[in-house]
Amino acid sequence: MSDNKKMAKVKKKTLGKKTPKSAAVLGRKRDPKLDDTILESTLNILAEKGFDSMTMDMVAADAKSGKATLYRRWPSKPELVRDALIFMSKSSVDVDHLPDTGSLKEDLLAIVKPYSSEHGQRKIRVLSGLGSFFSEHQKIADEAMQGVFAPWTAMNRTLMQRAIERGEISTKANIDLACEVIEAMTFYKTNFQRTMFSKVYYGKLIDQILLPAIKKA
Amino acid sequence: MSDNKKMAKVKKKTLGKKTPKSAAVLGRKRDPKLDDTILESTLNILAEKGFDSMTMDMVAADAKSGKATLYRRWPSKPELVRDALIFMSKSSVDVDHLPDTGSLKEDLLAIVKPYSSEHGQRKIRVLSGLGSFFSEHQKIADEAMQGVFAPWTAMNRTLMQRAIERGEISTKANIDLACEVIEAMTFYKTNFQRTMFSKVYYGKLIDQILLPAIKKA
DNA sequence: TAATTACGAGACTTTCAAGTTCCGGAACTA
DNA sequence: TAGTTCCGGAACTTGAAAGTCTCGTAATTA
Repeated sequence: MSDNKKMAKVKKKTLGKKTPKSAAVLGRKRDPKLDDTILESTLNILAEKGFDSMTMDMVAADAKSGKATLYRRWPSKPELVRDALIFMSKSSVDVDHLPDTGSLKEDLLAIVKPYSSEHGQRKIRVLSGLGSFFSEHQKIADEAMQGVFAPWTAMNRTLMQRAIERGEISTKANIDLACEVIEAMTFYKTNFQRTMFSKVYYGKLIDQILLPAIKKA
Repeated sequence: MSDNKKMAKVKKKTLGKKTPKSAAVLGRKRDPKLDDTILESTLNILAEKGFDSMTMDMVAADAKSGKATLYRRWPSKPELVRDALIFMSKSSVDVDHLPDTGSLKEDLLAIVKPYSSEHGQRKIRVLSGLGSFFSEHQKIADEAMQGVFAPWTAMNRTLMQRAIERGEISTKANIDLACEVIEAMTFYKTNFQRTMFSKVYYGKLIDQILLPAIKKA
């Protein structure tokens, strides 16, 4: 009855022990590793089926778990998906390991590496099946995409800033717009054209559009 | 019983009059104007609700028609939506009226004009609610988007080709990639950020990214 | 050992919309 | 006028999935 609603993101917990009598820390504990297992299964099904065709039963089955367990931890399907997406992005961008090759192009490309792995392939498929998630659960989807794109864009911005400082590109370059182009092309390729945002293609974009546009005059 | 399946796109009609006896052209005729009325209603509901939340009942009600009438003319919901999208794009790009101002930027911007009208506003809302249409009915959605973007991109390509011919931009410019950037930014802004792809913003993209990238060396 | 809570499994309830069918009436043709 | 087909309206069938509930069992603590 006093089950948790809205957790996995908020979990305020109201630190004060209300009734330190008995019904506080009794019974079997929740397995914390199960959270990650479920999120992984969510990503598997998402990659395979897309948001609409993914059912909670499938996720539960893949996680060798029960539907009740899912709903004990997340209040609804979109919120589960949101957390799965954020979980996914955490393992593919390492904000502490900024490349620094001295060349903006090399720096930008260096970050994309994870996309070529198997895990990166799944990531593409996951993102391309998210159509109805965006249009039906706009608010929650925004939270999710914030967690997915924001780290990458922040890195790109930093790399460009450095390029300005060492005199590689113009001080008047519109960095924000350039970052937006990268983000847009990724989104467009994966969600609309449903093709890989390959390193080769990304290289062309950098060479033939971005660098000429922001190069030192 | 011998009702039409797959029409509004194919309609082969098998020209030969099978049995010119009697059951050929009998009874009340279909009102051809009803097609357009229904497509208009489809766009209204799409703009208001998005693909998932749009029901065939809503469309029928808006068109002051019956659901049976809809299914007499289209075999399914996605196919109705596809034709509505193609219908929409027909009225906003006039391939026979290519601008020719002598400036690539002015030419590119001139085409966008329709987007600022009321009709253009609805167009934005329609496109931004199409998420699940893309991920759930990929094939039909591709046909639709072909009809929506292709004419515009073809125009852009022509305008850029002319700019090359009159020496405004480099002969080595990657025109296809530049067109793809425009398309991607439109898709990204409307489908992901859900903001207007305004003329002001488009102007910035042209001035600060596209033109510098493809300008004559 | 007894009380309590999480667990997997699955039945169950509820909601909702696509697509079908039927009706009375209108429009068309011979 | 008779036969036919389209029309709007509405009832109906069907299917699917979100979310709830129940149950027998396992883990945890006192």
